Amino acid sequence: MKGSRPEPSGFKPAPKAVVGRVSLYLRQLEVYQRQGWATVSSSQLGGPLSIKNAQVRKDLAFFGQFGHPGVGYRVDDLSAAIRHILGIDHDWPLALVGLGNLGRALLKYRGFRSRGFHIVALFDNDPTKIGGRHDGLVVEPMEAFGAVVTSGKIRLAMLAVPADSAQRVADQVVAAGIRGILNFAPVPITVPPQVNLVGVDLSIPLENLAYKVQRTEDEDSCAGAIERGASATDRVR
Amino acid sequence: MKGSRPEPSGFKPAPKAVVGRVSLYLRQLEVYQRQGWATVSSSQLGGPLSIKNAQVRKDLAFFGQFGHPGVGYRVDDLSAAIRHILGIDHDWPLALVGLGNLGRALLKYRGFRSRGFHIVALFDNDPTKIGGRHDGLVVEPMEAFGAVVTSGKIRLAMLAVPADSAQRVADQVVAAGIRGILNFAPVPITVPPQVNLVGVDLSIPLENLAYKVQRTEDEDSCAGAIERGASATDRVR
DNA sequence: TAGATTGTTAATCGATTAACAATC
DNA sequence: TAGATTGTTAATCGATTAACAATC
Repeated sequence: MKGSRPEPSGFKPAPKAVVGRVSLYLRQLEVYQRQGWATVSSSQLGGPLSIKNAQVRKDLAFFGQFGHPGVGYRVDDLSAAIRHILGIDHDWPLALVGLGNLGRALLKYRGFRSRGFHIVALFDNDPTKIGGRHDGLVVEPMEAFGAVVTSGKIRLAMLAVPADSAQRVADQVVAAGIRGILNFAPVPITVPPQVNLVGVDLSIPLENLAYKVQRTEDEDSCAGAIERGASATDRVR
Repeated sequence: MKGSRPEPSGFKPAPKAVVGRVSLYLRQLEVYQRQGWATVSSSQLGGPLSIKNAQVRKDLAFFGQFGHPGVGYRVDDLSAAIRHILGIDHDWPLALVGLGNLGRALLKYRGFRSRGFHIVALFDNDPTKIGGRHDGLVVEPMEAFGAVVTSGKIRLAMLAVPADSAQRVADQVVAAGIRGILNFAPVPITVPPQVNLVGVDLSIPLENLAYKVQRTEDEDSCAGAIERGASATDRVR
C-alpha cells in the first residue's frame, strides 16, 4: 500500500510556503467576492497581502492554469479551484481532544465550520468532564477514541490538552489510526512519519510580534547598535 | 526620529524564519530544563524539532556566541539568552479587543502568561459586554482605548473581533499609537508600516493539514497522478 | 487594434546543508 | 591526549523577482 514513493519524473511537490499563501489568496478572494468583483488581476490579489504579482501567478500556475490573459482570474472560479486544491471542497469531520478553555473556544469557533471543518466528537480524560455536553456533543473518555474515530470515519484530530499530557495523548490518537493532528499544546510532540502533524503554539506569533516591536524601537532610539554589539560588527577571527 | 533607516554596513537583520525557529528552540530547551539537563548539543536541540544541527548552530550564531566547543550549550544560559533576544526577559502588558468565545479563551490561556504576556485591559463595542468582569478586569468601550493604552504604557494589542469589524478596530487601535497587533480575525487587514502586524488565522493550519492528509492519501491510492493530471506532465507549449 | 494581463523562462536572491579547522 | 562539538566557510539548493512572448 505505501510502496516506494514513486515521484513520477516531472512532478514537483508543492512547497509548504506555496500552500500557505494559497490559503491567503482564498481569504482575499472571499473579500472580493463579498464586494461583488467578477475578476481580479494577480496584482489586485497579492497587493493587500503584500505579495508580488509574479509570486501570485507562479504559485497558482503550480496547480494548473486558472487565469485569462488580458482579463485576470474569475473570482468565483479561482475560489472554487483553490478549495478543491486544498481539499476543502468537502466536509472534514474532526475529533477534539481536551475541553479546557482553549478546547471549548475551538469548539465554538466559527472560522472552522465556514471552511468545512466540523467537530463531531469530543474527548477528555478528566472524569469530571466526561459525560458533559457541549453544543449537543457528549464528552467521551479517551478509551472510546479508537471506536468512535473508526465508526465516524474521522481522519483529523485537534489536540487542546495540557503540555504534560500532549505526547501521551498524541500516541493514543496515532494508535487509533488518525491521519492528521493539529496540536495546540505548547510543547513539541513527535509522531510517526505517516501521520501529518501541524503545531499551533499561540504564543509563538506573540513572541514574533514582541521581537519585531522591540527591534523597531531599538532602531528608532539608538539607530545602529542592535543587541549591544553582538552582531553589529563583522567578527574578525 | 524615524530618519533614514541607516543599516550600518555589516549588519544583517534576522530573517523571519530564524526568529520563528529560535522560539521553537526555547520550547525544546524548556523540555530539557524540566528533565534536568545541564547542557545540550545542537543535534539534541534540533532533533526533536526535525531541524538539522548545522541549522541550529547557524541560527544561534546569528545573535552571538552561546556554545562551548566540545561541550554544547548550557541549557539555562541559552534559555536566558534566547529570552533576551526575543525581548521576553521582561513582562509585556497587552490589550485584548473582543470578548467573544475566542477572546475569552485567549484571556484565560496560560501559555501567554508563562512567557511574560499579561492581558491588562479588555475592550469591546458591544454594549451588553461593556462593564462586564472577566478575571478581575472590566470590559471598557472602544472609546476609552486611547486613554487606557497611554496611561498603562501598553504597546501590544490582540484583536479577537468578527471579520467585518476587524479593519475598523485595527484603525482605531493604530490611531491610539499601539506598536504591535496580533490579529485573530479571519480576514486580512492593513496597517501603516510603522505598526507591526502578525496575523493568526486558526483555520490556515487546519487547511494545511487537510491538504497534507489529502495528498498522502492520493499518493497511497493512485500513486502518481496527483490532482488529475494538472501538474503530472510537463506542459509542452 | 491597443491595452492589459497571463504563464513561463531566466536571473537574482536567500536559505539550507555539508564540511572542517578551532576549541574544550 | 582522544573525543566531541562548536562557529564559520563554501557548496548546494530552493524560492523570489523581473522580464517578455503569447493571449484575450
